[in-house]
Amino acid sequence: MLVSVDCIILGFQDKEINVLIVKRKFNPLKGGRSLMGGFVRKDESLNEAVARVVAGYTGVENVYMEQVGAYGEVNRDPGGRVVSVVYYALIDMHQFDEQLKDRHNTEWVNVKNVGPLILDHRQFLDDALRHLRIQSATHPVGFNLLPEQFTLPQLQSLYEAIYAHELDKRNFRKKVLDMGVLEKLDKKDKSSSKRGAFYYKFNKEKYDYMVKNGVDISFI
Amino acid sequence: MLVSVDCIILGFQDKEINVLIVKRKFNPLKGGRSLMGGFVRKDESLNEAVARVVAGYTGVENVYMEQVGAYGEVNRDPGGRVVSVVYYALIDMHQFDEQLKDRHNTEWVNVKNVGPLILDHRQFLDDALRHLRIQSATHPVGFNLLPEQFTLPQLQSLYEAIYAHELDKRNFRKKVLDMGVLEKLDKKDKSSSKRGAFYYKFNKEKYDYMVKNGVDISFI
DNA sequence: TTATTTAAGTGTATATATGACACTTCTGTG
DNA sequence: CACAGAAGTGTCATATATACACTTAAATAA
Repeated sequence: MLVSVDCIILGFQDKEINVLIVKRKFNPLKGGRSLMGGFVRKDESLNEAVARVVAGYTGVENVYMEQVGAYGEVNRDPGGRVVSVVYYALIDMHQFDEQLKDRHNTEWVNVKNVGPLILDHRQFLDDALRHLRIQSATHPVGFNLLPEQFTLPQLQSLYEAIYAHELDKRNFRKKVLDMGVLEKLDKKDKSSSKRGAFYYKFNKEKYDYMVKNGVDISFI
Repeated sequence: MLVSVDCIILGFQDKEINVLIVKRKFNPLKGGRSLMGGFVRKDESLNEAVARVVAGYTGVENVYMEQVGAYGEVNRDPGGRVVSVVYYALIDMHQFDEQLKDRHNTEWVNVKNVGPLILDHRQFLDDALRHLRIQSATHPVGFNLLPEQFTLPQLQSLYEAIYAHELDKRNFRKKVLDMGVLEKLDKKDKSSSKRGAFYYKFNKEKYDYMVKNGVDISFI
C-alpha cells in the first residue's frame, strides 16, 4: 500500500489567508488544481516527508505543521490504493521563495475563493481550515503566519481571517494584551497609517512557562 | 509500506473508564501488553479496518469511532516500516461479548492503572484520551459509553472519569438539563440507591436539530 | 409502624467573563 | 496649520460559571 502526504500550505497577506495551489502541467490529472503532495519514502517519517515537500515548494525550512488526519477510502485515488496523511503548514509569506512559483507552477489563492481541486483535496482543505480554527482558539499557532514582529491591527486581521468574522478592536486588544505573552517593541510600522502601529512580538518562553504552570490561555 | 490501524477500545463501568488490552500469547512481543490492531487490507478503508478489528475483539458492530492520528516514525515498529493510524472506539460495555475475552486473551483495565504497553502504544493511548477529553467537552460522544438509558448520577460520574476531577452535582444537572437534549423517562434505576434515580435518554434528533440551527452546545 | 439510612434531587447568591459601544491621539500630507 | 486616517483607549451591562447545604424518596431495620 502506498502512503502519501498532502500539505495544505497556508500564508497570510493583505488580511487574507492564502493557500498554495499547484496547477498540474503533467498527467495524471493534467490541468487540475491540487495540493502539494508526495509519497512517503521508506527512510523518512511522515513529518520528514511533509518538511521535504513544503521546503521543495516554498523554500521554507523548519516549518510549523499540524496533522489533520489520515484518509483511506479504497477508491479515493483512481490511480491506485493510496492512504494519504494530510497536514497543514503555516508559513510567513515573506519567507516564501518566489522563484519556486514558476518552477512548480504554483499560485497563492485566497482560501475564500479556492475553486475546485482534484480528488478529495477540497475535503482536505476544509478539514484543515476547521482544524486551524479550533487550534488557534486555544493555541498560539497563528503567530506562525506572521513575521516575528507584527502589529496588533495585523494580529487582529489575522484572527478575523481565520474565523471569517470581525472582532471588536478594544475587546481584542484587551484580551491579547491581558494574556501577557506579547512584548511591545519600541518601533512602529508606518506602512498602513501615518501614526504607525507599535510592533509586538510573541514571547514563547513566557507562554510555555504559563502553560507549564497551568494558567489556561485562550486566544479569542 | 504497510499501513495498520490500532484501536483504543474504551468502556465505562463502575465510575471508571476502561481500556481493552491484549496480553500477547505469541511472538512478536510475546508477553507484552498491546492495543488491538491489524493491517489494513487492500479492499477496505481505514474505517472498515477499525470496525473489523473492534468487532473481532468485542462482538460490537457499528461502533462509534474517532481517528486520533497517523503515526509514521521510521523505526516505530522494529518489525518493519509500518504507518499506524490510531482510532479510539467507544462502546457500551454491556454489549461486550465476554466469550471473546478468553479467546483473544484480553482484559479491561482502568485507564488510570494501565501498565507499560508495547511499542508506542502508550503514546497512542495518552493521545486518544486527550482527544476524547477535548471531543467530549463540545460533542455528545460520552453517550456512546453508556447504555441507551442512563441516570444523571451515571452521566455525571462518566464526565468525572473522563476529566479526572469531580463536578458539582447541582451545576452539572442544571447544565445538562438546560441543554434540552435529555429526555426524562418514567422509570427509575434502583441499583445504587433506595430512592432510585430516573432514567434519561439522549435525544439525538433534537441535538442535531439544534446544531443545524447554530445553537452552540458545550458539554461541561 | 416507625425510625434510620443513603443516595437523589433541588435554588440562590456571587464572581468572572463576555460583549457592546465612541471618542481621542498621533503624525504625515496638502 | 488644518485635514485625513488609522491607532489607541475604558466603562457598563449582560451572560456565564462557580460555590454552597438542605430536603425528599424509599428500602430496610428496629
